[in-house]
Amino acid sequence: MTRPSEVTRERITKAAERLFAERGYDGTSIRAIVAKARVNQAAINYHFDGKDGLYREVLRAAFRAMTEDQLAHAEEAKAMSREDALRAFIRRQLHPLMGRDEYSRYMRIFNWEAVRPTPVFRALVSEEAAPFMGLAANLVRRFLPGADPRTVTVASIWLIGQCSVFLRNREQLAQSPIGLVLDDAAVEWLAGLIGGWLVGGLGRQA
Amino acid sequence: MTRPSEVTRERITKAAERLFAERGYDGTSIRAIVAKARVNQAAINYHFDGKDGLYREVLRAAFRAMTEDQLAHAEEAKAMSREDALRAFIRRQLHPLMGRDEYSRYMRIFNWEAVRPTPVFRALVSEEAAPFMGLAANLVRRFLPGADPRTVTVASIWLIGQCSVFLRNREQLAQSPIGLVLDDAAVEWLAGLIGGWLVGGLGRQA
DNA sequence: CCGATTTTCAAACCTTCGTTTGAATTCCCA
DNA sequence: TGGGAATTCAAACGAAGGTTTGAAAATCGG
Repeated sequence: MTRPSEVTRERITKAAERLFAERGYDGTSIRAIVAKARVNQAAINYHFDGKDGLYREVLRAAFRAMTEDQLAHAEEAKAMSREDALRAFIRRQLHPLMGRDEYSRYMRIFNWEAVRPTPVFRALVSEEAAPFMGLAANLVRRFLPGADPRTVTVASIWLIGQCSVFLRNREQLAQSPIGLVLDDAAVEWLAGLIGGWLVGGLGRQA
Repeated sequence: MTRPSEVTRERITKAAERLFAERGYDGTSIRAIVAKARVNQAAINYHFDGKDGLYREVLRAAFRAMTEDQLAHAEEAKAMSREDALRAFIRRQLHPLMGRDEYSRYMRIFNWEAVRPTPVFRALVSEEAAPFMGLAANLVRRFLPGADPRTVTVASIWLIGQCSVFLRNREQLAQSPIGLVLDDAAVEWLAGLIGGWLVGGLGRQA
């Protein structure tokens, strides 16, 4: 692996990540990225095979960062009770709320995709979402044994959605009217709250 | 007022409203609008003084449609108890949830603006939001007499935000996992729910 | 029905976009 | 250290964007 070219790649992805988060895919030009990264314009085509390829790389990194924590603890969950596993899932799902602003950028990118998904995003999700969705589905099945696949899918999406409300609107919630700043303790409290509701709701349906 | 030219203007605004809602401001081209409206390309510059002017007109119509109902009932509210006035405010705020899909388009446009506000939107809000915000502020002051202006502003935004969650995510909420279809009765029920929370919350602070 | 005004139209203009090109430079291992 | 591969670079290309233009057509009051 050649060193200097890795530097170029990294400078491009860092600059692109920031600009895509701020202005969205269409609002970000190749020329703006290379100016911020202080790199030649053709470098994006050389290293990433075009703007789409670069965006795909940024999306992939964001997606991985948001799911790797869950996937890493998949085995532990099996040994826990379904209630504890669910609460642990929720807590990890809310984990990006604490700490680095790297996650804020990722959430902004996903917010852009929520308004109007790009083809790149659709393709990536259909490839990479499977293992993560499988995790949620396994959890759901412990509460709804014997449920048909369609019900499991729906319940999994619903489960993930419970947390994404807080993830998606983190910036707005933290601002003036609400001022919901979530430190470690607050996230723990929030996770307990949501976890309780979900255990109650899913338990009742079983 | 000349008739035929009004037809042209209306065809343009109708087509533009749909395209802006679907693809956002940047994603919508002049050429796409005139093709959908079956109108000459220069007509947009002639009638609206450019793309910005057209977008401004569409935004203004959307803004008016979403606030006119509240403003029309401003006088009635003064004769009601603060609790009833608050509940009526909430109910009217949720009103777009029922009925015409014209409102869905308006909400989609506002969703685009929520991710990254355009200069046109910022300017329009600073001009047209004042009377509507004043309405909410009056309501808040009945619960928080003697509160400083800043607190009133914050509380007003918070009050409006309680409803916008349901308005903004209407389409997603109606879809598969949640299936929250809000007919007249459901909106009435939801308004009572939110109204109760707010009366409780604000009442306690007074 | 005339003549001034308003409105439409096709074409071109200029800018910005993503991508391509081919030469120049740097890198790295044999 | 020399030579082939990898990487950088400035320039240009073609497509698509918003706007402008000036003439043709339609409109409408008198």
